[in-house]
Formats: sequence, C-alpha cells, structure tokens
Amino acid sequence: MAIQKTRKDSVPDPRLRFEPQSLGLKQFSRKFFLNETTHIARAIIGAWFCCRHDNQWYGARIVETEAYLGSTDAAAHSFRGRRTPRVEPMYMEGGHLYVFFVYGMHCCANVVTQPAGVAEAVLLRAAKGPETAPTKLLSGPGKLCAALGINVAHSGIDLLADADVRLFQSFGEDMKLGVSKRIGVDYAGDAAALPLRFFDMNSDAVSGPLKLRTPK
DNA sequence: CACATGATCGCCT
DNA sequence: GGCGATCATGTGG
Repeated sequence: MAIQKTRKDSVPDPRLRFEPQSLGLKQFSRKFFLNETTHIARAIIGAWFCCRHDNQWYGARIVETEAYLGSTDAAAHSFRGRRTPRVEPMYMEGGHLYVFFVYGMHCCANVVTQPAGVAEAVLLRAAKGPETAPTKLLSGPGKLCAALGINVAHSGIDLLADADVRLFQSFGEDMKLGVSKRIGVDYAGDAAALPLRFFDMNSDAVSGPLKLRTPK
C-alpha cells in the first residue's frame, strides 16, 4: 500500500500551466461577489480558477461547486456565527479566498461571498484541466487544491487584488446545469438535504456518486 | 457501480 | 478526546 502524503505543501501540476493574459481573460468585479451566494455558485461554473507559483500560472475551469449559507446553515463552518481564526476569512468581503485543512491531509478552497461580516462562501469541488491532463485530476475539493498547489497559506487572500490566486470569467460555453444535495455533510441534519450543489452535467470531471448526477 | 475502511492531524469542546 | 465541506483502495454485485 502506497504511503499517503498530506497535501498541505503540494506544488501545482505542470500539466495545468497556462497564460491567463494571452487568453484575454477578465476577472469578476467586486460587486459580482455580493450577489446571492447560490447564484454565484452557479455562475462561476466554467470560470478559470488560477494559481501562480514560481512566477508561472496554473489553472483549470470549475465544473462543480457548493453553496454554504453562513450562520443559519448547519453544514457551514460559520454556523451560529462561529468565528475562530480558521473561519475568519469567511467573514471578509466577497471575493476573498477561504481555504481549510481537513481529515489530516486535504485542503479545500472556497470563494467568499456577501459583504464583510456575512460569512457565506462557495466551495470549489471540481474542475477540468486541458485535454492533455487526466480527466479526474481535479475531481474533488482536495484534489483540486492539490493539483493547483492551493493550501492554507492562501486562506484570506483577495482574489481581486494582484494576488497569487485568481478567478477569471468564462466566455460562453455550452453547459447543462445539474443540482443535488451537498456531499459529505450528512451530519448537518435538515441542511444536508438542501439542493446547494451545482455542476456541469456534461463534464466527466465532476466528483461524487453518479446517482447524484441529476439535471436541474 | 455501490459500499466499507484506513490514513492522518488540526480544530474545537 | 472526537471527528471532519476527503481520497485511494479493496471487496462484492
């Protein structure tokens, strides 16, 4: 059995290298991240999630997200207004990044939404790389962070500033939206059943069981 | 495909 | 101390 390594210090996969500026990609506005969180979760499917490492850019396109609705959402880290050093970035203004470490080995990345003080966020669950990369390379929140070299040191950075992690708008592509309950939050009671997971029905890079792969 | 299990450790109670 | 916004692997259908 291969030894499993923690992903706190992973480096981006070279197959995800690309040049954001050569594609003429545009970033989202601050105002965009103040929209309703579920709307943002749907709208960023197709967007490019990018990370700079050693002066090189790496990126992939989001195909699956989940919305976490703050103090009233039993599945959210900010449930009942919980405010600890780890969760603090969730309380920042929309457009910041919240990264946390779970299960002793994986990092998960979120895009924070809403005005400062309202702790809602969108978990980035899966993305698709170029044809030359394995389909499942970024299929799952932990794998997505590992493949792009995202870790807890990136938590709290502003995606709109001149930062090492950014999100760029997609320019129209065919996408069939799927919706389901969220994955891995069965402890959250009634909140576990809410339809807050969004994904591209046409993508093989989506994570999770096939039985949840249902159209909207 | 579905389901079960072990790995591994920071966070919060 | 208990457990998690996960994953790889192994079993069985």
